[in-house]
Amino acid sequence: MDRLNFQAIEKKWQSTFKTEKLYNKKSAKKFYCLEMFPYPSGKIHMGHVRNYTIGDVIARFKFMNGYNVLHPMGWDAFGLPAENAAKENNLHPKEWTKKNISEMKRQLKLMGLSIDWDLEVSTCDEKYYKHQQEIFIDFYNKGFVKRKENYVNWDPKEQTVLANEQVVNGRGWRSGAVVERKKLSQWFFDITKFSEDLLQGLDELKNWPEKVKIMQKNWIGKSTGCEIKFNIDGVNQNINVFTTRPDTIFGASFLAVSVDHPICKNFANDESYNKFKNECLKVGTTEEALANAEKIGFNTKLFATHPFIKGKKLPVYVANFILMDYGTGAIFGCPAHDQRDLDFAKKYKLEIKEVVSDNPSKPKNFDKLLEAYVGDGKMINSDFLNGLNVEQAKSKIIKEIEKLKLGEKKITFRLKDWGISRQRYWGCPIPMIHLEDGSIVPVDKSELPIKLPEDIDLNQSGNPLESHKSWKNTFHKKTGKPAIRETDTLDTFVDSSWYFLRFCSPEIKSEPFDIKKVNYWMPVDQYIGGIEHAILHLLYSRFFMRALKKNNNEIKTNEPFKGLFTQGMVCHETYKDKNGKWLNPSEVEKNSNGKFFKISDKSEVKVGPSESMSKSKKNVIDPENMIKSYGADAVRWFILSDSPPEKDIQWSNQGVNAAYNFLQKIYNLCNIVNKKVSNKNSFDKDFDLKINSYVNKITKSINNFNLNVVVANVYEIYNLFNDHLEKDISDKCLKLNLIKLMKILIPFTPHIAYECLEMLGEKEIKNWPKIDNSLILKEKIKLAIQINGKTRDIIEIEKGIDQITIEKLCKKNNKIKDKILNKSISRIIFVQNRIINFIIKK
RNA sequence: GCCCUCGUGGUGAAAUUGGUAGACACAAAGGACUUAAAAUCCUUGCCCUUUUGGGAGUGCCAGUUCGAGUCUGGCCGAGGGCACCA
Repeated sequence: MDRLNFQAIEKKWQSTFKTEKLYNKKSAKKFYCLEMFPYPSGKIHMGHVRNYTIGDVIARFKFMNGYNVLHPMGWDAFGLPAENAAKENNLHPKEWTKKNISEMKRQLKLMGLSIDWDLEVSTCDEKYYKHQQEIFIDFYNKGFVKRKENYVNWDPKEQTVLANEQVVNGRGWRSGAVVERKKLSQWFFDITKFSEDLLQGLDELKNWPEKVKIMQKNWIGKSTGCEIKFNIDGVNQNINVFTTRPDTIFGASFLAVSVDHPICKNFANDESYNKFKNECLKVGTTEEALANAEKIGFNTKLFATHPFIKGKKLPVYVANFILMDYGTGAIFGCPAHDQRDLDFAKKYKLEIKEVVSDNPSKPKNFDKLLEAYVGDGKMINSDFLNGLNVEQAKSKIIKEIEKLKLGEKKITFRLKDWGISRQRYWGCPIPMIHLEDGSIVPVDKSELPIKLPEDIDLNQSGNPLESHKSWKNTFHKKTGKPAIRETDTLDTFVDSSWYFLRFCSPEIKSEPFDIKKVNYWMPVDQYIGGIEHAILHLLYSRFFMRALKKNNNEIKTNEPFKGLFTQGMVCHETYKDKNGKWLNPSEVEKNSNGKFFKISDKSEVKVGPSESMSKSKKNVIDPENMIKSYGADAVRWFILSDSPPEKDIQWSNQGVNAAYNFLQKIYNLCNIVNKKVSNKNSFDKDFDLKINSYVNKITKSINNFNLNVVVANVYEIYNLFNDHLEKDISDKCLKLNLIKLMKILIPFTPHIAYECLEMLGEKEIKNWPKIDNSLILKEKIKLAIQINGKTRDIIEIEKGIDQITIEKLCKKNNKIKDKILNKSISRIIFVQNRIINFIIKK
């Protein structure tokens, strides 16, 4: 038996991958296959292996099917870890990043990916961020950039500002430090200008997971309602309320405002109010914290005038469940038809009036009911709205409100502007300067790039750019007057919002991208990455594409990513020693009883549930070690088998070992078939038919991302070969079909596939095996024979046989004939190529 | 609390979209080969029956249907998202 020497094979074929690319330049069909580029953290992890293997399968498959394929890779190279590493190791962020990039690039090459490295882009490269600065200035000139003084989320550990989206449960999403509120002048992208368009655009994205679209939709959070102005007795102030249920206005029994509402300034010196405010702050602002929190309010003793019910006064409360940054920070409460309002009204013994009913003849007693009624129904107790349904009532009351100039129809979005300022060094400098008169202007484009200074001191706290005097102090080109550079750098999400455009023409120096090439390659046909980017990165990129298009109407693309696939995580069991310390799988061994123990001292190990690989739990497997032990093809093969790509996968050494064994078997099979001589051919037709059927199935499966099913089908093909080796089948037939199998394997396990094809003497290795549709028609199918819906036999027949012929077959069938002959058959259900079902009266 | 997704053998999972449930693989048990081990190959895998065969069965309970893992309603459980969104 020839041993598979995967090291030699992989080295041999990787040298050809260097120059071989996936371009079919004459092809009319293009395919842009993109995987989310990695952050150069130092080494690749299994998540990368899974992501890039899936991408490589798609890219190679599309190429073999005649597409002109763009398959680039780059580095999301700015970001805080570089600064942290610099402090720890006394290594400049640039050096640290460069080192990591070259290491990870070397590792990625070991995987045998079909990446065109000539297109490599790194966001920390001034050749890249120069253009980002240009884009920033364009956006500024278009009015898409704003400067706002605002409360920001200040991460005390990272000494930087976080976007709202980057705060998780009141903590920094990276550092985990408790976020403080701080007021700073910040740069913002006006993403809210595009709220409606970003929402509408989701409908076009047919090849996106429904889940991601729903998440984005909820994030944008459009709600239609109206604003209503309430006069407040005794003070010279109004309260403007936003509601999505103006139809329930006649059921209003109170007003509630946020603790941050301007009207609360009246109580700034009120001791009991301040006590209440502190109570509210204690609960926090996260949904989780508030979910179980009791609804509490502060009675202002103020009264608002009901706009439609003469003489009716509504008490005004400050309530902990009203947020200032949504709507107007004030609501009217209609307890019968809103759960929170009902809870609140019960606590403070406020009126509860039913105004919408699904059964008007039976009034409900909400004092006793626990749940508010939020469904549709007929309006009652509502003056001129009575008898209408909810939708009709809404439009009628809005018209009335507008007529009386009490307010107007309004659409509110939940989406907030994107804060892009970061007070840190390792990011793209914002190309703005502050003049002595206080104005802030862009630098002249001819001065770009504004390079990051390299001589910085990272050991002091805060932003090193702030203290770099020679960099900070500059001149205004137009007037020659002294100026100070903006020391904030851009959020790294900006870097990744347009890298896919740069990949289309990374060589171009004069502009961010060559529009002709962008218009050819864009949109990305298949984008592949983790679900963790479902909202932020994808939404920001969608915003960028729109803003760029507004800036340059030659750009044709609106949506950057036509197809999106989000792969699941790679998981592994977790291990703890007797002291509760996490252990790496390499420190643990399984004995013959199936128990785990620590290798170093033979002590017993507690096995925890399988969780996504993370450094903190030490349940990580190093991809390079795996590649060294089993080969890149086995690692790729295993990570694609077992679980559907969108679901989490359990890494197991048994699994990768099985993959390795299978590839050895494939290699042996090629050796055997290659040497075999046989002219007997009685099984040839049947064999051709079956292989053709598999090629057809597999082609469909790849297009549907059912890659685990492809793996299973390949095992079946192998078993089929094994079964037929000793049968009367010609060596020619075996060889031709084996070549087909090897071609199928190219996208999955490219090294061994090419090696075997070379062994078999196949020269034509660029095309996917052809599917013969005439053979598909001749395929045999299995038809189930049922009696009263229960399967009694399965027969193998040719496709397309009609009912009468099948009935005849059944009457001759030993297992069936006794059950149907001389019985009163009341009905026969026949589905061609599937089943025949005899219904027999008892 | 709201939104989304998902419940199939010991395990990871298939199932032509309403038509053979458990393909394929891992693990296990038994066997073959071998002096032995490794490797390889074969068999088994719920209940009844000696076999042929029959029955139950896709979280639970109903329903629709000739036929339900798939559709409908109601429970139960797990995972994910969330900014109380008025």
